Amino acid sequence: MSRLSATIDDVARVAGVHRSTVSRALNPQTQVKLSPETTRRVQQAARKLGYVPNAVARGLRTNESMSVGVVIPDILNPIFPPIISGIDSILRPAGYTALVTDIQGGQNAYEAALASLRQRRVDGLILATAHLDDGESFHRLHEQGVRAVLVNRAAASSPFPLVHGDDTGGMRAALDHLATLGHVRIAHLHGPEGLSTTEGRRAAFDEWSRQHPEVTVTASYCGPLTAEGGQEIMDALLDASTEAQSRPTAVVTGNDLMALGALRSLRVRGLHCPEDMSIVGFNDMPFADEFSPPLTTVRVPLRQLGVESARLLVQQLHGEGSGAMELTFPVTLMVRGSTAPPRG
Amino acid sequence: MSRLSATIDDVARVAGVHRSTVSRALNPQTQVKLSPETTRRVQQAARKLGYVPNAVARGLRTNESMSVGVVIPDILNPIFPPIISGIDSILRPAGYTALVTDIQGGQNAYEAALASLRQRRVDGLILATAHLDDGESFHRLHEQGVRAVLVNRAAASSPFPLVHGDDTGGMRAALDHLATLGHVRIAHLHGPEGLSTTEGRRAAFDEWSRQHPEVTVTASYCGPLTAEGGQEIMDALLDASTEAQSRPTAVVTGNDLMALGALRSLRVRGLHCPEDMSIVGFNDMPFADEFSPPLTTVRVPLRQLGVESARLLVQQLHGEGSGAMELTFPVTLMVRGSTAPPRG
DNA sequence: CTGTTAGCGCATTCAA
DNA sequence: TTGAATGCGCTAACAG
Repeated sequence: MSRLSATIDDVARVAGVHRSTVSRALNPQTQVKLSPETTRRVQQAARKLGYVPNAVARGLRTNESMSVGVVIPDILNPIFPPIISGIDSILRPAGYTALVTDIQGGQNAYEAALASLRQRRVDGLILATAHLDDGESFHRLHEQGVRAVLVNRAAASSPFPLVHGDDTGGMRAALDHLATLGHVRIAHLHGPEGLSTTEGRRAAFDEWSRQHPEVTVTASYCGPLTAEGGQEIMDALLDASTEAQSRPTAVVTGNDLMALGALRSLRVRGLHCPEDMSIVGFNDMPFADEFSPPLTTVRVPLRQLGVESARLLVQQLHGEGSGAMELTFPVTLMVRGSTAPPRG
Repeated sequence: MSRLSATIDDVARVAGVHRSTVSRALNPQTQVKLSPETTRRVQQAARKLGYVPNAVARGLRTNESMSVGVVIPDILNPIFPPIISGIDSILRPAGYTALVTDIQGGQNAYEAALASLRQRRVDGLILATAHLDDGESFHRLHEQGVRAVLVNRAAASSPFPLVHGDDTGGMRAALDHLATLGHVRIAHLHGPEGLSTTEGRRAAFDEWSRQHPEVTVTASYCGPLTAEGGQEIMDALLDASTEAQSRPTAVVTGNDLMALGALRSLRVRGLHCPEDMSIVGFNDMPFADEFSPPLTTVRVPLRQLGVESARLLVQQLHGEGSGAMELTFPVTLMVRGSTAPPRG
């Protein structure tokens, strides 16, 4: 930033003390060991020179960068700002800077992001990426001494703490709601296979349907977790069942963006939600209640997910290590305008 | 991250060369000066040891952190993810890491964020914060050799490049649209005073109204740039004009979140948009077209703002310095469902 | 309570 | 083409 900023030696010279004394005077931890008079003189000199401690040099010496890598799959997905905000609200007061890394493009970008963060010697990692197949890589990271927390995702057997919403309970609540309304043909429009959220929600869907033989699970479609993906697979679903008789009357989508796309698909075809099709989303992303119609969806406490994941990581970094564990937050079905009894 | 990672000396030992040779072999710039055989041996040793270069140590030596501070007022405002995404798409390929800092709480947090970023020795700054009164502080930063770009904001006299949308043109387009529809009583629900976007848009509003004496500008309300703020000041506006006769029939809001709040205010009172009140937002934030009704708003090319600001900063960092300059992007009025001719 | 000494890991200048 | 020496700015032993 400024090439010409004063160093600790400059301050020492002005204050007439040794650099180590300056270091002590400027560090709250060690400050107590100095005479108040010296402390005062040093701080005055520092202010006079506009001294800004060099965190890079300190990091090299202490082997702590006081930074944390936060890896997310897509910053344009509105569920992440609340999560990031929650993370930041814990990290910042604890003295850590979050290095938020959006990996947009998938696995390659993920590897690159990890490499970049390791070069920067982040003290820990908060991973919100959802690829299920990196369970093995987690163990490798763990063996290398990496501190990490996984958020908004599950994992087969994770050596790191897990923080996520109760996907199973959420899916059950959604399906119970639809069944109570009288729906007997329900589809699940889920996200890409291999994502932990996809698999977890789909497993819950399958389990529920086994327990409710009176309800026909007509189909399960798969697409990207975006509005475009949701629109495409709702199109496909509508195309597949030409006779309205056999068509599902309700769907649960993999997330709210997909639900949004499904709404668009209906609109384009002149169909109406909830009259022609009930839709339940997942997450309760910001503004889901402003859609037309307001989206019935499973609310996940996103900000809280962020807060707790950061808290767990800071604990690890402080050596109050909580190793493998799972923190599951209850979710709430928000019943709004996109669900209603089936027509007829 | 991993406490026990190999150093350049470890690699040197395994490869049977000196550390400086390792440094050269691993740096594309200096690699040419080595024999291919040596380069190969070093790289092989590095791979074998799982060597990860230490960016902290390099930063101390080179006085470059290869990081850039990105300061934003509120990550929960949906206009920022696209901007951040645009920034990242330039910074990352150029080798820089974005340190995104959300200052939520205003001026104190802003100062703290700047201090933190300076300690980390970021190479440059992208500022999306909008306080108008820090024009002076910009000059101070500039004199200290700080490299920076201001995005999504104007400034009285900035020593740094400015990248923003054409607020004046956007406001004019919005008002022309409303006038064409037949509105003759229009209000501007703007954001907090002292924000550059507030002042710019308000000035354009005032100028337009001077040129259109046939249109009554009944009032100008001020509140925070949030949905809650928008709802409050729409409430106030409706309370103030009890007789529907004198009430404005259309409003332009400071941003889309305020427009959203205004919509809620109407809904709570049993009024309808656009029948009882036309609303024009500003920015075209993600999902503004999904509101009920879909929001007529001024589209600002948010992602592009991010891209260009990052490009300008990287130029500065490469010494291809473009100093003070202003990059104004054209905006587009997106006419959707929230505007219509006034009733009667 | 304060000074001395040492070295974190790397890039770079100067020799050879 | 490679090796040797130096120091970026800081904190942490260890003395005194």
